[in-house]
Amino acid sequence: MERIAEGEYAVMEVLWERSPLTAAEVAERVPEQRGWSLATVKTMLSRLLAKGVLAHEEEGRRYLYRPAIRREDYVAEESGRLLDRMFGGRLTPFVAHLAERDRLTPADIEEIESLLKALKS
Amino acid sequence: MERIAEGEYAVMEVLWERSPLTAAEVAERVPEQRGWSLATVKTMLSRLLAKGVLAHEEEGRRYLYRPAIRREDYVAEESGRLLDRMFGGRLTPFVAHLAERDRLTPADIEEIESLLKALKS
DNA sequence: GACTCCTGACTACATCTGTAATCAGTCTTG
DNA sequence: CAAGACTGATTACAGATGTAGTCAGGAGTC
Repeated sequence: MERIAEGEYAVMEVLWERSPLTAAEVAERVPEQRGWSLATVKTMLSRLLAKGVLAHEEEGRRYLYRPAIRREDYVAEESGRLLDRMFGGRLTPFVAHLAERDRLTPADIEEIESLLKALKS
Repeated sequence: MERIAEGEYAVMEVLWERSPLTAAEVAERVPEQRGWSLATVKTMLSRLLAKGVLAHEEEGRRYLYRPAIRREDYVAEESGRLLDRMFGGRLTPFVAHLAERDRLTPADIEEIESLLKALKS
């Protein structure tokens, strides 16, 4: 699966949220902070099409875009990549790391414990 | 903190592992698979210096390079970024996700449970 | 039918990245 | 001291990325 750049990812998010959409509709939904022009969004869409991670169907003289890959799968790949790179692929050091950096509240801990308990049964 | 590119990261790893080192020593230690020439490593070192994530001291007519940021901090930033982007900053969905993708073995689960138990006390 | 609007296609351009080669100066070694 | 060996600095160049502008063709409007 082709790599998706940071900015392109924002476009994917829009389409994973809701699709199919026209280019103009995507542009409307891209987060404000990006401050992208319609032209920019169109460029992103073309590149994503070229990468094969978007598909399009013609509707009159324009396209309706939709994701060609599942968010789930993409996210799996990216998180795996990070885990491999920074934690030798092991989750435990990652959790330990987050805990140390105070990114884990007691509520989080409870929640994860329940999740793990469920996984065991 | 400036972003570190994928390839540059490989150089940082070498220096986090052991430092200070000369350019030639870094080149020797960069993983084989990269197949980088000494010239390439030197380019990386310059760029990392420019980004302020490496420091150097002169030793005779050459430099000894050492990290200017802690691995710990960089890793924290990158993992936080991924978590924010893909899981709304929440760890639980991330763990759930990994479990579903079979990246969590029973042994992992045990290990994390112990870790969490330790965190609570 | 002429004019305007919207759309994808194509082009533009600076920056970042991967991957070097070259160059000028300094050390070493005969 | 002359010849090499090494070093950082500078330059090169293609592909990816962020961020658009322009253009040709069809659709709708008067």
